[in-house]
Amino acid sequence: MTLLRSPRLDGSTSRDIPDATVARLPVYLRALNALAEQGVMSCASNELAEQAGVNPAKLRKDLSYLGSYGTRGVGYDVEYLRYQIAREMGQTQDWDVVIVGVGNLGSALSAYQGFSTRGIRVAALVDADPQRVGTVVSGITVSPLDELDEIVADRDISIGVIATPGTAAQEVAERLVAAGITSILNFAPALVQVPDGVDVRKVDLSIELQILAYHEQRKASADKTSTDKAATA
Amino acid sequence: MTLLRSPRLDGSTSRDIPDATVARLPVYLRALNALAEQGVMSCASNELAEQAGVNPAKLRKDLSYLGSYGTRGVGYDVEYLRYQIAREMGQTQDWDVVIVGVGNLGSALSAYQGFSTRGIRVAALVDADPQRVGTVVSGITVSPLDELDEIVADRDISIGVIATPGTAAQEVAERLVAAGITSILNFAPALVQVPDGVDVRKVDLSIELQILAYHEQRKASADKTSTDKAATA
DNA sequence: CCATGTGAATACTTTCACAGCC
DNA sequence: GGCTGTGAAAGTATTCACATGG
Repeated sequence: MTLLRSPRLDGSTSRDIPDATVARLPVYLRALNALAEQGVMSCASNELAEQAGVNPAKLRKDLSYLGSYGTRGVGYDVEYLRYQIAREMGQTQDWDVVIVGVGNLGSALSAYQGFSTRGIRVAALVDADPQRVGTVVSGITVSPLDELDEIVADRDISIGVIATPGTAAQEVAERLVAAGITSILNFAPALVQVPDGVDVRKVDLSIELQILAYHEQRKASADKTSTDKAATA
Repeated sequence: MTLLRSPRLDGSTSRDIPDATVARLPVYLRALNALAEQGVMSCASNELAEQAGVNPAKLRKDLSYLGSYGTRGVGYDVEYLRYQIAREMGQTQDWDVVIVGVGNLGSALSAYQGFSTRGIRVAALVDADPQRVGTVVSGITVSPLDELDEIVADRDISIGVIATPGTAAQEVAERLVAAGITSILNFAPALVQVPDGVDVRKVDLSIELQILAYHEQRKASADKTSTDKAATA
């Protein structure tokens, strides 16, 4: 009954894990780490789901894409499940990333405490500005953009972070791809075009606030129009 | 023909515009601004969709939730559409935000150039650390956490940003809510619990990288014929 | 004609509810 | 009994394809 849709015939277990699930696995990992720190050895889907802020059924469905790592009638072994998710996420190895753009945001990212415990290591900082090249940020000497190829090749880096102004984003993306990067996290307020096979994720700080502003506006206008209406929301 | 105007006619609190659409409207706004800067007065859904990096049908469907702002056989007037989306998003007014936590990330956010042009204004910075209080960051004097209530009330702020360590996030969220904040953007690597009626969005820098690492791992194991990575169970 | 706006079709996600196993 | 794992149902989102109207 095991369905195989993926064209990968390499023998590796390449179950198709839905994107929505992949995006939540790190949340479960964090929740499991929190439980482990509290000394909890085992937990039910309800508890873990609460820690993670999701519906228990969703949690179980998500975990079912990885395999059957729980025990019916009991729950999940915290450490065992933590390991299984970490393995599935590729966290049994460390991933080196290069950050391009060492302005305020790039500096903040390079100092971010949350990476190291999650298999992410900031391996290099790069900037186009000669003034910044050579300075030391979070213990790393900033390299010139021209050295990107060497850095990526030498350190076997496959993930790049764009923390430049929007205007530079596309060119930086192209240089990253040319250097061999195949995954990009883009913080610049601009779309970047990349060839097939390169993954891009985008984080846009002002878009997040704009979405909140939209909801604020709706709350405000709802208060105005319905002063006494408290029906099914 | 009768298009929905801004006040909801049927009791209001229900979802008019799908979340997925709301999340894309700021992207369309940015694309429209780019076109306007290039002097383009009018555009078809294809062109705008390309600028925005989405499928044209999706763009048209999204816009259809706002009303009929295009002209069949012609396209959209750039300036008119820009205004309509901005209005729907609440960008006809400026939204003041308070940032709590003036570490690397909070400082980077307060210096972020992209906010001002999108109706977002960093109105206040707050920190619990007495060493930071009184310092000036991006032209704003950092206030103590105790003054949050006054600041929020005085400046009529409804959006708060949490840029503290994860351990402080829940307490800060509670203080924000107590001060009257009804929308929170949480950058801390922790879940925060808030009462109903308060919106929280979460941006987790390391989760984004973990998702990319997952895809990298899959790419690597798909190429297993040539390369052999360690840590295969 | 032409591109919008939109029902209908498809794909994806979440939730329910219960069979199966401890 | 209790909780996992999972089909099936319900709910969203995306895409198609074409009628509609400038």
